[in-house]
Amino acid sequence: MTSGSDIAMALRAAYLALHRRSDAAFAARGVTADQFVLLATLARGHALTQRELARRMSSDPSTVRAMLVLMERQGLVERDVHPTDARARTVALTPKGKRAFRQLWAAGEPIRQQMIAVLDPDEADTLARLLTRVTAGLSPESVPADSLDLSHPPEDNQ
Amino acid sequence: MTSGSDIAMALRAAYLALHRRSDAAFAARGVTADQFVLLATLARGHALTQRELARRMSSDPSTVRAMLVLMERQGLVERDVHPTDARARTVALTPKGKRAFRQLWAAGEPIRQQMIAVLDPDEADTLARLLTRVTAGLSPESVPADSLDLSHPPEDNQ
DNA sequence: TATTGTTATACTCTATAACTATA
DNA sequence: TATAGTTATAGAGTATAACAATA
Repeated sequence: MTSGSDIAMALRAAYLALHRRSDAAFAARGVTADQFVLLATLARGHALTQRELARRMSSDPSTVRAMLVLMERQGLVERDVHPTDARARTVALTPKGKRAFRQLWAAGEPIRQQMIAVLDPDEADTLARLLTRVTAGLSPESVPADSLDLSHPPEDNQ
Repeated sequence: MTSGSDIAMALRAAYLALHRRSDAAFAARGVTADQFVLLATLARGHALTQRELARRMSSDPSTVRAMLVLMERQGLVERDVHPTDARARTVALTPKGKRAFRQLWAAGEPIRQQMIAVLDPDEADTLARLLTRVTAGLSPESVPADSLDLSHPPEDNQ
């Protein structure tokens, strides 16, 4: 029987494995796994505000800003004033950023391949669906029906 | 149809949601989500070497050492020389660490509840199984059959 | 020779709080 | 009043490489 703790640890192991493989694959080009996610998010829908960018990449506006400062210095992204909202700034890939992203996408392909190779197409669907549901379940808004805590930590099996 | 990229982003979203909720739940007690994982790993099987501890928590010996230094300062863990291997050190929870862990476990229970609440028992099993398989697939050893990269980044849907 | 752990070092990511400017 | 972003600040986690001690 699978506990919440089991899910949590399995999730952690999978994510960190992915993150390490990605960092290693992108390091030669001076880009981190998280920066790749930012680039990929911009490539899918650019001219995003920083806030929207943060939301789409499951990050934080303040974190994203720190990343953008670094990546702007590398010439990968550029920020402009928003056309209709003078408070906001839009973020987009520069031509160099687009080229870099295409190369990084290729560099990451073996990783995505390895990940998908161990899953049937319907299993991949299932995994994505369950992960999405878990994410939604973890959102701070979705408060659970009050539940008495009768559980205890797992035994010490020294 | 679910791509490797979809899985990667879903994994990221779920893990970061879990991590943030955990950090928030434990912050009042001055412990981070990652430190909680370390404590939980020790509680399950203490007197681990630092290396084994790092392996079980999907981390790195050097990272674990940095964490242990911080946590030793808080009096949560203690390190002793290994009984049979003079190179190694064993790590264990102190009495204070055990108490802290029990409280943290309770503090994290609502999060685990919320996560498990959105899944049927068989779905939880499936999720854990698929995540484990993905993790194994991502291990650097498991090299994929050579695959030609015919893919291209997702279209810009501005 | 290989392995465990330490040390030094550096950098990214993370996030809060106070602030400015604009909606 | 609420929102977008900036700034200052702080800290955690991450990891590599050189090293010492031991297996």
